[in-house]
Amino acid sequence: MGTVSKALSLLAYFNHGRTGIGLSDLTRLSGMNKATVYRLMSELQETGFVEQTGSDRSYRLGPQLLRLAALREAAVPILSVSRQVLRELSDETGETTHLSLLQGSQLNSLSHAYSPRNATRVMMEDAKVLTFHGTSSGMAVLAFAEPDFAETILSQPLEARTPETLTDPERIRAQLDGIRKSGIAVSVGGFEEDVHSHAVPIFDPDRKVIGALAVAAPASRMTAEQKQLIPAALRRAGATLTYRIGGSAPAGFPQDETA
Amino acid sequence: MGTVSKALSLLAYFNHGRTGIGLSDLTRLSGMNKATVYRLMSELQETGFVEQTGSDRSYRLGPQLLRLAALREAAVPILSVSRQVLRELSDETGETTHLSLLQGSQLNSLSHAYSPRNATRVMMEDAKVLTFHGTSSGMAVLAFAEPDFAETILSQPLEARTPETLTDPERIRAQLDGIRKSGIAVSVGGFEEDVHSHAVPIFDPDRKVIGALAVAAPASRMTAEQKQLIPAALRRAGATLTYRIGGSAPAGFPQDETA
DNA sequence: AACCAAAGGTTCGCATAATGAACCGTTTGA
DNA sequence: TCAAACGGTTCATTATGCGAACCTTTGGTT
Repeated sequence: MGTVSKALSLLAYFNHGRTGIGLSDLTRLSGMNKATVYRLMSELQETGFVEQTGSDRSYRLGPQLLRLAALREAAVPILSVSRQVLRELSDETGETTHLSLLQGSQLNSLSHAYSPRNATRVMMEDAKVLTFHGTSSGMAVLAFAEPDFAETILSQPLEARTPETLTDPERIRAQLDGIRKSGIAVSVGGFEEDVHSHAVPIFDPDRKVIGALAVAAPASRMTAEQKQLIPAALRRAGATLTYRIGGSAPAGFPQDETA
Repeated sequence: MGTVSKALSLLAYFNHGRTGIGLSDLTRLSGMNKATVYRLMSELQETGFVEQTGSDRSYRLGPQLLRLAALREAAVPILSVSRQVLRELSDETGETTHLSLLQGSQLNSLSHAYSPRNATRVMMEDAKVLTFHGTSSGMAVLAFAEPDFAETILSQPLEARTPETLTDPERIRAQLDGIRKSGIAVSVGGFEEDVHSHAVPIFDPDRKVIGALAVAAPASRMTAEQKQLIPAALRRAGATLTYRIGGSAPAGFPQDETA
């Protein structure tokens, strides 16, 4: 691993639960030498990718990221485009909707919308890591990713987040086959208990899957009517989003024209 | 300059006008060796900071930035907090408002809001670089930054973007004194012609200036009434924003209680 | 107030990892 | 049809990053 990768890998230790990390903690987390971590962080600081807080001297992610993310959005406006799609889909279904994108071999939630219709909602946080197994978004992505990629993911140990999480690779493969046929993934309580969610894959101009659009509802609200309405609305919204970002579904992606 | 800084400095060549850059262009722009640029970009690509488009093989900013920016926002929610403040300020003034943040020694526009009240508006783009001289935001920041910082900026050649741009360091220093007294900066056509803008500084918990909040209006709409209303509303909004992000104005910052 | 432990930060000889001139194979367009 | 420009690769040279050990500061305990 080159020096640059090493430095950037340090940024991966930041998350919602740990927004500030001191030098020693970062040394322990990364397993690198303290002097190395110090030098790398100093360089990241010079370039504004991290900053040190005035109070203690712990590091946190820096403002330069905001600028670069805004430029990324200007070049590839997935998030800005998705916001409208998410809002409309939330309005239509009365439930929480979210978009997750594939980044390397990791799936991250990146944008979401709530519906004001119901007092109880599934809550979402942006920049959270989603597992592939056990989330409808993850399954939707896996089903349409390169077969090698799916196999790599399934060959790793699969943790059960809830008693409902499916962890047997063989049964997951069977589900993926079903998703490839239907074009939509369903998960009941596989990531958070009592959450029933649907997801469809999103494709880029090269017809590669880049993420998933999902609707998450409290299981108690999934009436027969909602079980009809949500998948139909979600398919339409997914097709719209893929289209708006200039993408296209791969040959063989099920076109559900019954909706 | 270390390898990490070198790699990250390559990202600085991306901007609104140039969202995709090929290997050879990047080599020319950076003045580095082609093999070096190639290796650095390969590492940035591995970590998702850039990606290569399928069509030509040019690089563009990568999706990892979205994730990290979202985490930065989770830690320091300046943008999300500002959005509400910007919207309210736009509603109140009927004009375009924007927030810019200091990143290193560069001031960048990062968030904005329009008012639907008028058909003609000052248009804004996020992630644009603002000059310090000639923009009200830049002057507001300079006036309350460390004196060394202001002097460093003023000692560099100051480009005149319009005939109205003030480029004489001595006259700029005089203006800065005035801004320190009044707590608000005004610029008429210094960055874009026919744009009249006001700006106030925003402070962090260490009472350091981190950026500026601004209202930009077509010069033709700046009636005597607006010249009263806008500064008053802007001062209130600036104080609110500084407060909401946990910041405080430094001792001696003019508290305009006449509003 | 004396002590200790753990924090952030620094030093310096050594060896690894970055460098760049020159070199491929492809693509493009004159 | 051919040359120029592209992305990508090689390999000897050496600059650069590395880590054990060492400071200095900080905050809590006795």
